[in-house]
Amino acid sequence: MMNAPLSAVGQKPERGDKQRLRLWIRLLRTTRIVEGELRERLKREFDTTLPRFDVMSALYRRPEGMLMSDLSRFLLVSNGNVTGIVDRLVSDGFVMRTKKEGDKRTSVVRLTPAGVALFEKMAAAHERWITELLGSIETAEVHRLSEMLRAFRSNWEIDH
Amino acid sequence: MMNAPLSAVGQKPERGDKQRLRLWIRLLRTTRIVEGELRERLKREFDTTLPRFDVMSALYRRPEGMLMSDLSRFLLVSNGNVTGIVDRLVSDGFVMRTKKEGDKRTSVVRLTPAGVALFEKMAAAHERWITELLGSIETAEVHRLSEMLRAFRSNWEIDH
DNA sequence: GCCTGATATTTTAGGCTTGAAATATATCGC
DNA sequence: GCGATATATTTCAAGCCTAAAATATCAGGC
Repeated sequence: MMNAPLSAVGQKPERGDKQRLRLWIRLLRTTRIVEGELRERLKREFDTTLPRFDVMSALYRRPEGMLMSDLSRFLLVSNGNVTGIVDRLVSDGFVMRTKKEGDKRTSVVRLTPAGVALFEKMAAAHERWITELLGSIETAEVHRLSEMLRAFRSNWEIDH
Repeated sequence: MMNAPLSAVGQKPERGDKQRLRLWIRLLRTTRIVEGELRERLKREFDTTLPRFDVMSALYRRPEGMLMSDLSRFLLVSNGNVTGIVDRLVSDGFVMRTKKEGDKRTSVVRLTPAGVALFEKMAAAHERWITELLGSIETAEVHRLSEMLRAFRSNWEIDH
């Protein structure tokens, strides 16, 4: 006998499940829209790519340099991936690898002066673009949204 | 003479600007974390990729089939990209191209029965994973967050 | 019919991305 | 010191991704 509509536990999916799926789809779409727009503008205005911008952004915050593995961990991409992007940035003169320290395996990566100068220009444009692209979100909501995502990330990092 | 702290207009960036930049970074990180997790699981459990899943998901919702350009528009990726993914799905027997209609340029793409069967299995797992991965977000917040993103997308589509 | 411009798709070159294998170096136990 | 294990990075193969060029077809104007 199943007395049906009495606070079913584990019988049917929670009401929130479909909502989470919907949220994920919207999160993904929002990110793709903005990312696509940024990619186009970086290409048009600075003849560069989002991954290059990301690497330079990470290095800008650490004038003392980063290891390849730090970059990889920070950007959430694989080691091999970073190698290629940094290779191209080095051959364009925006990034340098130095092999000091006692450890001969590691290479410390940092921006060259040309890299710093270029990044500062790009960062200013990037901030304007974000302000424009996310401009339709109310400032009060920006804050709430941002806090929710921060909380998500905190929880994630505790579990992983 | 600049009488400083009097509702400056256009003098310094709005307070909300940095907040929007921060929001964007968090949006991007959240998406990357979840996307990475989904990619790994799709690979491990079904030996497939996220782009393939996305294409199959789009086709599942349209048993009557879609044009290549519909797929490309819906998934927010380039035409050429879709060609490659569909090619591989076709050679694996999960998708078929049919060339009917009067228009000899178009090709209607749809899932094969094997594709439908596979997708249904993957979709069930996918939904469980999302429920788990976004589980730390309160159900009430899921709803608000989701609505904010829907509103963002509506605004975007009006302007573009 | 034929030309012109628009539409649907594929091809191409170059860069991004991953996971796994390969290299090189470091560290620890003994 | 030596061997085993761990760490840092690069290389590799395969797939994803874009923008732009190339193909093919369609739809109108004449």
